[in-house]
Amino acid sequence: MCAAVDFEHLGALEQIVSHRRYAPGQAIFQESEPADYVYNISNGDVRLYKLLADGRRQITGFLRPGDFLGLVKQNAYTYGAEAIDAVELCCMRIIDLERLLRELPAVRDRLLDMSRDELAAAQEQMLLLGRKSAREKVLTFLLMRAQQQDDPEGAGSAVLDLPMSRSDIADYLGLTIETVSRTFTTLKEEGLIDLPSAQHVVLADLEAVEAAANAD
Amino acid sequence: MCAAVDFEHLGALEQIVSHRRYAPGQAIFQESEPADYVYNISNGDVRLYKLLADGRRQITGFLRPGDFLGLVKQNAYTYGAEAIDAVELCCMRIIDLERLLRELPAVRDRLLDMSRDELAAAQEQMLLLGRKSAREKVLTFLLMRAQQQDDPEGAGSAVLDLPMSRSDIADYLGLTIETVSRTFTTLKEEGLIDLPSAQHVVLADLEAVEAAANAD
DNA sequence: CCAAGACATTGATCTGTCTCAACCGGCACG
DNA sequence: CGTGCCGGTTGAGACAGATCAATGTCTTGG
Repeated sequence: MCAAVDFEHLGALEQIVSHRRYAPGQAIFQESEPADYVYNISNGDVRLYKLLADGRRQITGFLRPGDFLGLVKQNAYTYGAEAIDAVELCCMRIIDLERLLRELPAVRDRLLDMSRDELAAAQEQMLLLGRKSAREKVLTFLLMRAQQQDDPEGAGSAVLDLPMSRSDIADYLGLTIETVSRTFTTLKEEGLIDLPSAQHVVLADLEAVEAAANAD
Repeated sequence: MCAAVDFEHLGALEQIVSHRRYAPGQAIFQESEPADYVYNISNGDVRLYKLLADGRRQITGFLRPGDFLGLVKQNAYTYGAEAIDAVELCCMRIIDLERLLRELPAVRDRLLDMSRDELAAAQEQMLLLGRKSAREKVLTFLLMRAQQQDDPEGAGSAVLDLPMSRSDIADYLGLTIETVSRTFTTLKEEGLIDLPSAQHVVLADLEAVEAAANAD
């Protein structure tokens, strides 16, 4: 794996990367901890989050295989990271990464592009958090998932897997668990989605969901 | 100006940059418009924002002299930008910037660092939007401003200049104008701040404001 | 096979913020 | 020097979503 770093220089890479496994719920690193390593996800799902002093949590992103985490400018992580399910990472000392960057400028371009994508996603999420209703938040979330994880072939409908808990979804959307649950139920009653289990959502008519996400 | 790009290669720079002026409220570019130029602020304040179809607006950031805008991966801007007050920018074709980046790798490092900073700020803002109360949002906003624009010498107290309108502040914090205004009034009544005019805020006791921002 | 615990759903009520509306004060303009 | 306009403040009431509480469901382990 580690594919996202660079396809051509796997040899150089393997010298400096190692692999780690994490159990569901296990912390990968915490906010304000010294940042020695960067990680790339080989397998599993990860949540990034920030906390307030009294325990309120904001999840700033869900990561999937191929995504990077831990790349921060300062010498301390600016957010925490936890495994959602069973996770395998490959990791590398930041020092080694920086040496690699000096040798392989193409990798640096890749990182710059990736951080711009992340920034655009973060701005989209600010729009969601600041200005969308609970219903719009949930619908937007479902569509985002559909776009990422579905083979865009069949179109029309999508079956989603939600490895994260309702509590994670709530903390990602700036809502409470109860509101997320109620919104799911309402959408199901309206026929916009189906819920075969708590971790699975079926979007029967993607266009109808999109219309609902943008129009209300 | 254009100092943030690079101090040593001003000569090369001046070949490819030009300057523009904008009146208060004027659009610099709009979301989804083709992105030909990147800009660096020489003078004035700029707001970045995203819109929903029905006109709801989320301001994703306020920019000040020295800041960059318009650097996006795709060929279209992912947000809009408007002058808050009288603004002077220096701008450069993205194509020229990319050539410059190939010749001056140090500039690329600079850009990567800057986008990481922006990302950290965006995540902080997600925490604010998703999990803070109106009071906490306003206090956090005031402290942020104090950190940026004050000479960190005198400490203790700070006098802030707010060039943006209440409406801008509201759309930045995910609130309404009325709530922003009421919160300012309450903070004034409590003696935490003073409001000599709508555009000026005095934080008499910075530590007290910090305590209030984190503890409620 | 049953008990315990974690997670999700549902219900009843409360409240922070929004909405709608009036008012105020400064500035530009006739 | 009114008068209109725009931005800001203040007030009253409504409502989306939070909170508090109970119930349901699935999983794990004895």
